[in-house]
Amino acid sequence: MQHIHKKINSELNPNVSVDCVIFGFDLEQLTVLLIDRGEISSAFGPRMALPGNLIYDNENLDMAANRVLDELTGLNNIYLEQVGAFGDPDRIHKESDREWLKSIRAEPEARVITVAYFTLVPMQQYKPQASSFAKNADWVPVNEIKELAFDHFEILQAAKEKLKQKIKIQPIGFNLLPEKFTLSQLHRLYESILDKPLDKRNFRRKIQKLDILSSLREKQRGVPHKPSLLYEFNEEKYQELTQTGFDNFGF
Amino acid sequence: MQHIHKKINSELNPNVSVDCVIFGFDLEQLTVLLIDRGEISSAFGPRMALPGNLIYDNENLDMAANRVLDELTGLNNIYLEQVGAFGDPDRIHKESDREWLKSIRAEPEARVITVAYFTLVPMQQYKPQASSFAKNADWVPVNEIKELAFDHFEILQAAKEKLKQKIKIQPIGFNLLPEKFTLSQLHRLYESILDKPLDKRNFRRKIQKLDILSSLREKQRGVPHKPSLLYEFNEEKYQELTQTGFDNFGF
DNA sequence: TTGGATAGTGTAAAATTGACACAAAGCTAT
DNA sequence: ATAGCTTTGTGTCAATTTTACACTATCCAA
Repeated sequence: MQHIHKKINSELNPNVSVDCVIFGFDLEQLTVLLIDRGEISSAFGPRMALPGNLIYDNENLDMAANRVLDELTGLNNIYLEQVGAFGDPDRIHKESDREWLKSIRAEPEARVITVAYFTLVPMQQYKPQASSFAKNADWVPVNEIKELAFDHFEILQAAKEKLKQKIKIQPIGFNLLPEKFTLSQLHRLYESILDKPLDKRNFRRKIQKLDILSSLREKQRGVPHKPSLLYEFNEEKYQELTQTGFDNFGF
Repeated sequence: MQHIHKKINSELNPNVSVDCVIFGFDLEQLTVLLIDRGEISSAFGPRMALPGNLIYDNENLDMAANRVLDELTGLNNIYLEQVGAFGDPDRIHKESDREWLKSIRAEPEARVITVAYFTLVPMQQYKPQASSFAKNADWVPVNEIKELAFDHFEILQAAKEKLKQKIKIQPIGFNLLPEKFTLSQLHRLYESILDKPLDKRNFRRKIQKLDILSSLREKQRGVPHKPSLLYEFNEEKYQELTQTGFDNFGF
């Protein structure tokens, strides 16, 4: 059986997969793009799972992660970072898991190592693809996720932690925002990633001092309150900053 | 041929290996335990490599890393942390690499993903084992390593960086020191991990303020200068510290 | 025009950082 | 025993950073 499988999908490596924690930000809270595995699986375990797939023998890990992301969202050239490798021998044990894996052409008997990635996508640009995957894809607020299929909940926790650490060192949060954004939105973003409240004035002072934002002479429109000034992230100024050995945002 | 291999070592997974960056500290500088692959390989590429091996199908990744470490040093219950997964399709390309892999029963043709770990061992307790591996193992100062076999140099860089980040958040450096140590030794350790000089008085002030060291009423003996007081790491006090949401040593 | 909602702003006290130099203690060689 | 070498151990001051905290301005909608 292993043999048959290998012949049919000779390019797929049956032992290694990638899973992606695709983060988004709806301007209110941090969200993750999850796959709904449908009714069939729900009797045995959580329906929702991280998007992922086996890797091909002719691609490296980063390429595989980008492929999964592209197939699902149509986005490429996206911020992407490895979280780590996961895999117990008994990682896959539920009947429902086996069924599900068969349906995506994975090898249900084999022991699978999965390499997890997290990516940051600007939700505004997200266009669901027509793949069978994407039809069942949903953004779910991180805080509402209590369980996931396989070991995906564990992977999600690790990804959140990695993101939290990373944002203290690099301003990667801008990848989650539209090109033009307000300081309040940035503030909310940091609060939801760091999972703690930040004083408004202190936050603004700290961000402004970094001098990596360009203020636009443009205001929000159509909001039922005082409109905010819009800003954009200034890549060049950030480069200058890092060239001076900067690696700590102090949050 | 793949078939034969699988039969002989049916427990080995031919696609996944672990490599360990085993850090030590000789009280002067940070070192790494490397394997000398011998004359045979030296004509084609670097002789030195990270210790590693394929994983068995019935162990998880952490267990495999611990096994490699134990086989080599006889140490277990050692601080161990995953660095990440590495693996391009063309990761193994040199003739010498293939020969070497055959000699350790690995599958030279297969595409191999390797999961890298770093570990911190107290060099004082290190006793080389009688394995064929350990006979050719050597501690090499990190700064003197300019190249390694396969993609191990890249892995080493990633491990150093991870260690650097981690020590800013947790006081894991104590795993590299003997039970009793001096502040100067701790100082040197931090300097070699962070790879930059730290002011002596400021360093001592900062460390002491954390209040995670127990001062012993005991002095160094046999040194040709003013003997230093000895300290030990206080696990309980560190636990208290972390319970208050502490996660930043500010280096 | 009024009310509701969020944007935007400053200051003072406390804590932390960074820069800096010299006396004390033990060993060694004479 | 003494002189000299080496490393330990210590304090202060200025500059910077952090924290805590409250009111006015602006726009929309009713």
